[in-house]
Amino acid sequence: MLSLTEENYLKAIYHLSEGGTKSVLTNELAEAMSTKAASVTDMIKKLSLKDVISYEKYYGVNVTATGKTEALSVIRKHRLWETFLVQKLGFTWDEVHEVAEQLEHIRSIHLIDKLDEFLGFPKVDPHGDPIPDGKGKIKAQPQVSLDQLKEGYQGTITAVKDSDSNLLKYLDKIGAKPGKKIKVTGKEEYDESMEIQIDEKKVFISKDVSKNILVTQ
Amino acid sequence: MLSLTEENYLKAIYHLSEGGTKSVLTNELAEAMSTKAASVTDMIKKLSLKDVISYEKYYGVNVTATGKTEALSVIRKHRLWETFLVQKLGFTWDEVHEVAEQLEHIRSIHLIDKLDEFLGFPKVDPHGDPIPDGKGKIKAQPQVSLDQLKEGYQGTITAVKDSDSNLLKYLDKIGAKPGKKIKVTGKEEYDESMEIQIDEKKVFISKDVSKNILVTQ
DNA sequence: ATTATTTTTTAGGTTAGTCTAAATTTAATA
DNA sequence: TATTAAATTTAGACTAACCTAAAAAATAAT
Repeated sequence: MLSLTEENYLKAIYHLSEGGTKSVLTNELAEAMSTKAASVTDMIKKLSLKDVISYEKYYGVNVTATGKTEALSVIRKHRLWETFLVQKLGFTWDEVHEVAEQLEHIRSIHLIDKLDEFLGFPKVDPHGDPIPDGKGKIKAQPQVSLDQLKEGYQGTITAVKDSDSNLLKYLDKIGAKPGKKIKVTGKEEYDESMEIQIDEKKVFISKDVSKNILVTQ
Repeated sequence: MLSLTEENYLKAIYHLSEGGTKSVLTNELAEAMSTKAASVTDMIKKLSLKDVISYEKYYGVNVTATGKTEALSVIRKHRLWETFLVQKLGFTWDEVHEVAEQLEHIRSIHLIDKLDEFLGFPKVDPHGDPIPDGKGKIKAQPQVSLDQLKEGYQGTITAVKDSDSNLLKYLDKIGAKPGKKIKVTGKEEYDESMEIQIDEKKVFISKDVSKNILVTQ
């Protein structure tokens, strides 16, 4: 069984590996965990002994099948709790993350299944990210980042990549919530900024912002 | 700020001291925490440095005013979560304790206040124990243990002292839930067992059981 | 009141997770 | 290709929370 800290490392590795598709380097993991490379080396040795990652010295780590299941279980809990906080307790979109980081480590399958039921078996969390089911399966949603959309095209916001609180507040202000339709009404090729339309309102956003918004078409 | 372990020690001390009214000895605390006396000595030194308990070598510990506030804050969280688990997620009475032991350590005042509101500001938890308010005040309920009731007298169950799962299951089976009225229909003085009536049903219980049931008259 | 027993504390050691500083390996550059 | 730079690992040390075994203090018993 994984400790709280091990769970956090594994989750970070899973995310950095983009769902287990690429390997993760020591330094990027250290950065993500706000810790030092030496500490990361210690930890990945432990995780590798527990067979949730595979590790080749100097060449980074990869998530194993077991590790992927474990990571998705933590992610499932995180996203169900976020949904609970927003839907039932009236948290705003940008307040949930920190608390969900703690709640995701509560150990009880019974609890999480009951919570799932209480929430009506939601498919996505308040950020629009898909919630894995009890067996670790995710309903795949083909999605692209907004900056890839051409002028005139539209999509529905499904998620926001970055969980930076300032970005979330900004998006909230311009009405860019998951579920909302976005239309690209103009595009400047030289800096890749764009004008978008949400509801009836038109807003100008830079590529820094648009690349963090995910949409389905 | 207290660590998770420190919070657990403090809570145990608070309970063993019966709300801060008597001092707690090293060995009883070791017993309660399922640990060794030496470990307890280490910990009470730490807690005493943090001013949540006062400690005199060889003569046990006492909860300070600060410590009482801290302990009540943890107890508030525990009891609100237990209420949530039973009322909203449909946990049975005897399933809640273990999970609430984990949930009580989640750090967020915002969360616990919102939860309180969501539950409709309950005054007691599913075991009938009073829930402290945000300032650590408890609405005092004068209560006695059932074994002190004389034949012919009756009371309303408010709480169960022991949280032993087998006891809780047994009480559930005979219908002895908080809120239920109990009448003492017979009493054997030599072993202090008694016959009680819950609803229309009569049951025989030993002193071991009756001393764990708290009632208000 | 001296001895025996129980309780508590001290001393020294372990593991998890972290750190700094030094050593090693890989990658980049001249 | 030899050298420099960057990334990674090792070595050794720290704190929190635990342990066992031995020492010390308080309590009980003769």
